[in-house]
Amino acid sequence: MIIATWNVNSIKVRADNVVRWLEEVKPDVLCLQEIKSIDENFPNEKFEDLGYNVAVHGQKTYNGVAILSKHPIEDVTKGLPGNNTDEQARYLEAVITTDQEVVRVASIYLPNGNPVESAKYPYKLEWMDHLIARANSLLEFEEPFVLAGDYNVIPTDDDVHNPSGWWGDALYRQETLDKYRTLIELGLTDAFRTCHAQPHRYSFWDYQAGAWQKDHGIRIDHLLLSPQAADLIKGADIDAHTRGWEKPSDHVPAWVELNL
DNA sequence: ATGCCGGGCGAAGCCCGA
Repeated sequence: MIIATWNVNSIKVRADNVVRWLEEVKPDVLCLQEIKSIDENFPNEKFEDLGYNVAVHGQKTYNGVAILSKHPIEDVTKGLPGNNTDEQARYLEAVITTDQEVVRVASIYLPNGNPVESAKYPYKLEWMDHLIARANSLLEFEEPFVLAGDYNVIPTDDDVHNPSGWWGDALYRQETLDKYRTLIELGLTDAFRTCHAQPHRYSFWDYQAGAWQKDHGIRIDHLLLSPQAADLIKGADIDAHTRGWEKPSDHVPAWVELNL
C-alpha cells in the first residue's frame, strides 16, 4: 500500500497535475494540503473517476486538507482533537480499511509560523503541542498509523541547501526542533529518512529566484509512522520531478510503501 | 531581496506562503 502526501497550493489550479501523478504512481492514499477550497468546490469527480474516495476539510481562501483513497474512508475526524477553537482547516484524520488491514491516516498542514516575533509563531508551537498530544493518544492503540503532511519543519542540516541562511526561521530554529523532537521521540519514524541516508533531498523549492533550477530546496513534507507501521515499511521516496511540470506546486509528493 | 513568484479575491492591489 502506497500512502502519499502533497501540498498542492490550490486544488483548483493543481487538479490536473494531481490526476497526472495519480495515474503515474497509483497510490492507495494521497493526503493533500493547502487546497484553498471549501468542501463544496473541491473537484471530487476528477478523483472519483479514477476510483478514489474523497474526504475534505476545506476552508475559503486559505489552508484546507483532504484525503483521497482507493479504499473505503471511515471514521473521519475534521480538526485536531483537543484543539476545538482552531479556525484554520489544517488536520483531517480517517481510518482506511482494506479487505485485510486497517491503517489510520492523517493529512496535516502544520502552521508556517513566520514571522517568529508575530502571534503566528506561538500559534505554530501550540498547534505542535496538540499534534504531540494526538500522536500520544493514537500510540496507545498500538496500531499502524501514518501522520502525513506539510510539517513546515526542517529536521536537520541535511534537509536544507543553506543551513546557516535558514537558521532562525520559524521552520528551522531551536524551539521548533525541540517540539519536533518531542513528537518523534514518542516513537515515530520519518519514512523517507529511514529509507535514505543521502543528504539534500528536498520536497519544496520556492517559486522565486530560480530555487528549483539551483536546487535550493528544503525537506519539510514528512510521513511519520507509528511503530506498527514502521515495521511494514517497504520503501519511501520524494517525487521531485513534478516540480518541473507546467504550473507546478512549490511542493512535490512524498510517499511511503507499506507491506499492507 | 523580512516576497524576486504564485494563488485567492475580485477586478487594483493587498494578504499570504516558506
